[in-house]
Amino acid sequence: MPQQPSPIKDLPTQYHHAEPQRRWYSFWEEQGYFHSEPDPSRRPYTIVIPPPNVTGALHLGHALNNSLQDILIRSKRMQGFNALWMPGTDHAGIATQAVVERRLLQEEKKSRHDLGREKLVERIWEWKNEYEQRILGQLKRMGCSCDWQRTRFTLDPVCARAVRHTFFGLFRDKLIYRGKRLVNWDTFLQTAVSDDEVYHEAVAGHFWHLRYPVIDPRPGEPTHVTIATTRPETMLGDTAVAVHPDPAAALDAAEAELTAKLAETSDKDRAEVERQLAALAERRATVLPTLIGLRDMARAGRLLRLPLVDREIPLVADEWAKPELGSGCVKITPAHDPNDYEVGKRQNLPMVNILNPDGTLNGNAGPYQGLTIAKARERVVADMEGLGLLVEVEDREIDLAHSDRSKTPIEPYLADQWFVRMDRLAQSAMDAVSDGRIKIVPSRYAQGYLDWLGEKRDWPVSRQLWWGHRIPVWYAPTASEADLKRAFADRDDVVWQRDEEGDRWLICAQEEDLAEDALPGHTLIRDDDVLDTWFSSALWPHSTLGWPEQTPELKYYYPTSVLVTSRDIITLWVARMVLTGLNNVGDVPFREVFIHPKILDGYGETMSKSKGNGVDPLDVMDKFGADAMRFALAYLTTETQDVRMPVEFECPHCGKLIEQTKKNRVLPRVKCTHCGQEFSTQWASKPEDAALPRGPVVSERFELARNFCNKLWNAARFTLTKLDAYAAGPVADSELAVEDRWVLSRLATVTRQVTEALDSYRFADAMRALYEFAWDEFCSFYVEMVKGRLQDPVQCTTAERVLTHTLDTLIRLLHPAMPFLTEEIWQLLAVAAPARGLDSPTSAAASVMIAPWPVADLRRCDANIEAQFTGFQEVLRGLREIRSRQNIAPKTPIRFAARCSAETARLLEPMSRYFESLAGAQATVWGPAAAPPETHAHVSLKGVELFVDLEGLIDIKAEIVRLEKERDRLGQAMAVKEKKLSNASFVERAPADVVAKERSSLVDLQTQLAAVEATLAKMAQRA
RNA sequence: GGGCGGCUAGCUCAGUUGGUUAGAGCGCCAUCCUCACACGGUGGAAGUCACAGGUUCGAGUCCUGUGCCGCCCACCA
Repeated sequence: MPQQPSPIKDLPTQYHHAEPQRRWYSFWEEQGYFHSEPDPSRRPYTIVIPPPNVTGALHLGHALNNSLQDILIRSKRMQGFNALWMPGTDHAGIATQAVVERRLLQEEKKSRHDLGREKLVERIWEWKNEYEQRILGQLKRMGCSCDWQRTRFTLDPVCARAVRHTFFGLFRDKLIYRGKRLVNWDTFLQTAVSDDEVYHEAVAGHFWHLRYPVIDPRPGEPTHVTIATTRPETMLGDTAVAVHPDPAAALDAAEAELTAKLAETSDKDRAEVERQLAALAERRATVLPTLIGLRDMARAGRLLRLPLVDREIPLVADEWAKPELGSGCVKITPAHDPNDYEVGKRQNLPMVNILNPDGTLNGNAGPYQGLTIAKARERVVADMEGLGLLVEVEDREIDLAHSDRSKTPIEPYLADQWFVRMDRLAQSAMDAVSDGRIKIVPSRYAQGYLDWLGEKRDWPVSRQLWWGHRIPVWYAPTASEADLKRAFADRDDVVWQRDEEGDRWLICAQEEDLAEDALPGHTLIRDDDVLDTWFSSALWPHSTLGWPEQTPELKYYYPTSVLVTSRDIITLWVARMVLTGLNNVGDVPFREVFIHPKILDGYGETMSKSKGNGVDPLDVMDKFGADAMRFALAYLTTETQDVRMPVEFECPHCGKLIEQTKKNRVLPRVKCTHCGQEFSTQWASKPEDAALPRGPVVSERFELARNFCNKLWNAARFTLTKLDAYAAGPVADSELAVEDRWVLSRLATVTRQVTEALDSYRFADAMRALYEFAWDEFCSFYVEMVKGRLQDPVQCTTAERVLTHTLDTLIRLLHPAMPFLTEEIWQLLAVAAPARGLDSPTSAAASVMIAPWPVADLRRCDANIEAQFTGFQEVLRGLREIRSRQNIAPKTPIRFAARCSAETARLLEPMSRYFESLAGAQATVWGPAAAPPETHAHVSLKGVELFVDLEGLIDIKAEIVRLEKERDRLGQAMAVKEKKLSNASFVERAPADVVAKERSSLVDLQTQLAAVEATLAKMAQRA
């Protein structure tokens, strides 16, 4: 057994989280509770962690993601499943390399080329080792019950083998190919990036209108063609100018569309559409004839002269040119624009690449060679102006593509890349969701998944990086197929394909690298590129289980039970896991996908370190404890998209919270608004700032959960102090007091609610049910009511047993969300009450972690007792209200009469002693005949009129004011009901029970009003 | 341009299939250090449920439209 906490008598009145967290986490690890082995006699429950990037530390989003997974894993483990939570981290190719490269540049003023491939990769491994440890440590501090023995890394040998086999299989099946394509080029990192790694940002720019001369214009023909562009330097790569093949028809189509729109447009927007229609008519008159002329010239094969580089380019007819826009003509730069690229392919145009990988212009740019894009733009514009070919410059806002990683503008760039063919794979992944083999929760996210996959765009998987899985392909530029057959005929782990664009053989090796001299007479050269990070992440659910080996783990744990993630990687990651899983293993990777909310700051902005509004889970855990953090996050996990979390600085001097504003969140030092002292923030760089104590960024949204932890702690502490003479034993129903039956009824309901909520990922519902039961029912009522019996030598035995059992069950239900606190209480309880339970007590498990999940004992659900309690609680509230509004000290006893039906009296009279203990109020009489004392305060409740004897206590004025208010309120309520009941159609059409309910509640209101008026009359006499 | 989510008390959010007088936490006011808990107890004030129509005996809840906030996808010579 681990070191025991303090003796029960010395337990502090506040729960201190730090020490139990350390103590119990190592206890669980030592006991091997986190470890799972395949066991066909038990049902598996498996989750693979979304592997955090080794780029940096975990943020609050990770905390949420992993809290939810641990809640699921821990509850399923308690439910008897063989639960495996597979942990690990992701090498995050481009992100990690970018971080390390940036640091290299800052600290040593070196580029990756100064260091070389091998050295750089070494540096990144060092970084990885450091951050991986940090990340895993954070997960442990959170209490995550991962099977650490199985920890994987996307670049480790097991995962690498899966990557090689996957690539090999796709290559062999012709689902992977190499080709020249226009890609998003990051000129800073000098790699292609996928569309998903690109974001758009509006920047101020210009729209330049340029003229290209027509070669040998015939009479009647224009001498120039006008085009417009936001990127004038790309004209150096132009290989055509396009005009629509049937401009008149295109204008007709545009007009028809606008007319259709006009029909269904509201009056407000009509003017705008009408304006557009007028503009269109104008164009028909002015521009259309020119366009028709140009179209005819294009058909005749007429040429233009591309200025500056003096190249002849054709005028082509292509539908990409929209006659309703600009001049109606468009320049075509196939090598540097995605749309132009398509036009180029359609029209068989040459593709002139004018860029070097570093973003400078190459030899194709003629005199502009060597310039950066920005410089070239200036020069091109100036030179065109010099030639009199610049018509106009407009200011314009441009949505410019940026690389997510380097934050530099993306250039469309023609490069050789590897692609995965998506048609068949994407379809298989779509089918899995459409036919229900995979269920996405909430279901609305399925649409985006299907839409994205439906595009079936090939997946560019090569990256010109050094950190990642290197593509297992070798080139043999001089070899013939006969050479290949000779060398590899007896090897089924080598396959080859013709690379049409490169005019050479591509050789793929399944597992072992090919040596340079593996092909006699030729030197093999390996592809330099590495694979997109998502390629290895896509394999995560099966690679971590040992695929391609048919391991017992793969057979037992796959498909996994659920994937828990956030919505931004549904396409990037979830979809790709599905298609590789189906392709490699032949089955879906998980049965369900749960998409949880995103956490935003108080302004609705995403949290990030670069904004200064990021909350570090470690700071939250330091201040509030891991349990409070986990509970709070789960409590916030509703079905909505986002969760707002106002963020505060915590003053290190006085401990108070200071609201974080957009202003102060970027300051290096902040002055506390409470104590006036200053503290430093993450921006502190100057020594005088850094020397100040650091003020962590936290959020008061965790206070609710922290307070809840404390409440539970104290409820447990109370229970423990009452168990000196505890003896386990069966409890007969006949021994149960009213409050016992009530709390057991509620407990059964809550057990059922929590179990169902967790099963359907309604985390917030589960947490709310637990919070409300624990605080409002168990603590506020049950514990208060049982106090008396605990002091009675006869009644205490049953009371202790029920109290202990209820706490025990509650603790088990709370354990998945609050592992540390519940274990601390569980172990304390083990000392005071080692055997627990009602029907047949058994000795408790060695840890709450492995204790069985409570089963709702529906026999104990008792609607009558719950109704009785509702009445009781109402009377109690009424008595307390009178005490409060009459300003009667809590210790001053009061007496009251309760006028009610005989039936109600039968229910409530037996509870008289609780009115004494909980409200210091003694009942004098119950029933229909109860008469108000001479001087009394009155409160009317549903079915009960309370009269509190106030002889010598009353504050008449206060009472009159209160009663008048009450009279008005009742009057209004009655008016509403009377109106409703006098409405014939309501009485006729509403269900009979609803009408009956309305009638009886009107009677109640009448009774109440009569009593209020009677009291009021009496008061008026005395006033 | 297409799609998704949100708009309920000062703040952050619940509100199940339409059905009594719309709830919680924080904050606020009053009061109490009552022998588990002041990270607590008790009581209180505070809401034309974004707006406009409609369906219905009855709408925070269903339908249509509008506005604002946020997100995603596509496109922008």
